[in-house]
Amino acid sequence: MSTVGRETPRERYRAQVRAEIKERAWEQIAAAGAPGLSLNAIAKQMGMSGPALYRYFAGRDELITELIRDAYRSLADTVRSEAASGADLAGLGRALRAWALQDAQRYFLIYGTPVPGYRAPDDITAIASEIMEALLDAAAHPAGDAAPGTDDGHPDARLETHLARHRDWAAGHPAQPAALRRALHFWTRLHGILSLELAGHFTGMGLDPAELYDNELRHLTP
Amino acid sequence: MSTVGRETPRERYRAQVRAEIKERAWEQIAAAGAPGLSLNAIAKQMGMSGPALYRYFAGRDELITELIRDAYRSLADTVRSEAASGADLAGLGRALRAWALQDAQRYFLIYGTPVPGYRAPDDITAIASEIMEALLDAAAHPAGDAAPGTDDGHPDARLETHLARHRDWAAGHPAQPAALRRALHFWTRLHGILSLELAGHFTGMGLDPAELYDNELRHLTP
DNA sequence: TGTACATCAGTGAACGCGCGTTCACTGATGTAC
DNA sequence: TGTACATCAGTGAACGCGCGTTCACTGATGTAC
Repeated sequence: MSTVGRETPRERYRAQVRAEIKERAWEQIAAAGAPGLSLNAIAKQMGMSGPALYRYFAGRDELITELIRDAYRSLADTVRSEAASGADLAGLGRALRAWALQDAQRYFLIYGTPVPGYRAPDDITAIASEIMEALLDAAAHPAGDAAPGTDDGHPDARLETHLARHRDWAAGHPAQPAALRRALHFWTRLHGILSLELAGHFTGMGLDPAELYDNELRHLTP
Repeated sequence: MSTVGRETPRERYRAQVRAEIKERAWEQIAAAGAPGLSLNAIAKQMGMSGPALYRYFAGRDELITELIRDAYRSLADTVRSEAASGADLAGLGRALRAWALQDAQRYFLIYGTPVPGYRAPDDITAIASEIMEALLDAAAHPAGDAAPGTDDGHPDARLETHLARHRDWAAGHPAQPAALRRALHFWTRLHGILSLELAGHFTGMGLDPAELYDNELRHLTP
């Protein structure tokens, strides 16, 4: 029976060191990308010997997985707290951008180039679903949508029909097809701009990514 | 004075070996991502010793840069030949998707997680401009656009004003603001979907990325 | 309060590995007379 | 057509490096009586 909340000094110390290891890891990732992360380098930076880190993490892979988990957790918390305070998609979008700009490599740890063999553990997939859910909440918020298939002329009609039939990913969320569409567009369109911006593809183009971003937000909240 | 086109057997052989090195490099990248690329491993795979590769490339960095250049070149050629044959944005979009699906890691070499220190040489930036130019050609193709700022109520008005004022990136291209907008939306929106799809973020969601993609294409060609 | 024991953080040496890269050399291919 | 020389692809040994990870050990911190 674990006495929750009652932390022994040793436990506190452990948690502290673990946290510092992760901090240094993030610094390294920011400096050289995820592939450049090295346990020995972290240890040296903290003034301890390499093997000491194995008291805190089973190995390099576990550390990286933990960082990915934290990144997802951080994004999910950001997006959920925004949705919980009644923000619409535009509000969520602004929160997302602020979060992404805080640390580009953290963003890319989630949405960047995938490592061919890697498969995220289930609990991380679950966090990804939390994010989707928060998006759906916000997308459904204005409510009063046109019923699916009614306005047959508009360009999204076909997509909404598709979404109405393939809504497994919405995990039972009672959103209207139009809300499903908005949530998806939020995700794909904002990611499109953000990832290009964070990777530096707009530099030297002389235009303002924020303007592009706001424009997409306007499209999502009519 | 170089006799262009007249290739000596030695030159032919050199070009052939260089090409095979790159092929093996692409295989390795497909298998383990760009960070896993190793000169020694390539050499071993080709049945030669490691140092032999230095006859063909100055080092690992030069090889990677060359691969990036080839990736850009390939994409630019794809997109230009499509534009040259009079395709509209939708046609370009389909060509882009086919190209991306051919080799996900090649796509990510251009649009994936950036390596913090890396700065692409100027000639690669120039190829990126070629791509943008082809996009603008196709975006301007239907012509007969509304004059900028006329239809003040539509959600893109503000963006088009911004683009009309910041069109350095269009490099003197005579496209209307609405065409600039379409070219940009093409780029950011399709990249959004493609990169998520190639990274596997749609797997398990039970929806068809192609449907999402087509929907965006429909938005771009009214 | 004091002693005996268990827990656990951290060390230092060591292992094996693969990496990029250099260097002096061999042997085959091409060139000039 | 034949010989002398230059070019150049590829080898094998070697260098130094940093990596992840293991292991037996030390010394400090906490626990039980």
